[in-house]
Amino acid sequence: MFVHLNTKKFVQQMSNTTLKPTEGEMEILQVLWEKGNCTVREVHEALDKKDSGYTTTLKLMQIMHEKGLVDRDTSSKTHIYKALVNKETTQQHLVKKMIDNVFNGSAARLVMQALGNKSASKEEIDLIKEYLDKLENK
Amino acid sequence: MFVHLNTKKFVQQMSNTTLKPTEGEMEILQVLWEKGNCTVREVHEALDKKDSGYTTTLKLMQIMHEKGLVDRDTSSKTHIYKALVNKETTQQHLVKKMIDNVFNGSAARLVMQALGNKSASKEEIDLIKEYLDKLENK
DNA sequence: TTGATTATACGAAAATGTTCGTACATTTGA
DNA sequence: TCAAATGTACGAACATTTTCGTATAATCAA
Repeated sequence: MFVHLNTKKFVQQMSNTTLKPTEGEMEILQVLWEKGNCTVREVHEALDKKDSGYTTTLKLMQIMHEKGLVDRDTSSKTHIYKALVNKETTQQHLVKKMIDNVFNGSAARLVMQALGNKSASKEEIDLIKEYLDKLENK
Repeated sequence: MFVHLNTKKFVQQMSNTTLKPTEGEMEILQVLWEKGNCTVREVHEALDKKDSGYTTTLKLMQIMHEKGLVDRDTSSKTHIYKALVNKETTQQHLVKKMIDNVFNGSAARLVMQALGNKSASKEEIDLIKEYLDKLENK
């Protein structure tokens, strides 16, 4: 049973597709994480993409369903989608990837780059300090 | 002069290609940033990719040259490559992109995700605190 | 009821990235 | 000297992602 799937190729593909959403897929996931259940139209409008059409978003979400990134309720004509992958797990995986691929394995360098150059506001920096203190007291 | 290049398409392409290197290109850039000037072979061996051949690395670096990501000295048979794009600028751009695309615009969330889940060591956390203090005293 | 609107499904093209085979030139060493 | 090794150039195949056109079904409103 399932023996034909138990290959290196398959394993690699699964980790790629479920753990590493594409850029377009991430945009959609963000909407779904934020809003919960959505129709395709809701997602499409939330994205506010003037450059691409409705069917593009639809197709993307259909592919995400094939990949197991989202679930959908097809009991009524207008399908309702929701994210199947966990937000934190997904983010964690992408961050880890970036640390390796862009910052040579150093989380600290990534953090400093994120904090520098006015990417982070005063409030955010305070948030981080708070977080660091919590980390320290463990 | 150059009028034929002054299009939306071109502008978009330039910012994409020079500011957003692909995954494979990033691996090569990391080697070049670290080692300075390199031959294709040096890069290829530094990458230690058992899964792809020498000509793949070569081709990739040739494409990077076309895109303006690297410069090269072709005065001798064995060409010498060096990074043309700035390390910090490139990292900054990719981080910004990830903050938008994965963390809904919040740098703080990215930072916490990077620091959590044992991606960061004790030493790194200390480094970051130091950095935050410096930021604060500005 | 019936035409306009709103959905999904799906194939196919376009764009991009990665990989390799092969041709050909230069260098090297026995 | 000349064969092996090493290098570049380049086209082509493949894989993946994004985009859209079109067919078709369901819903809605006048």
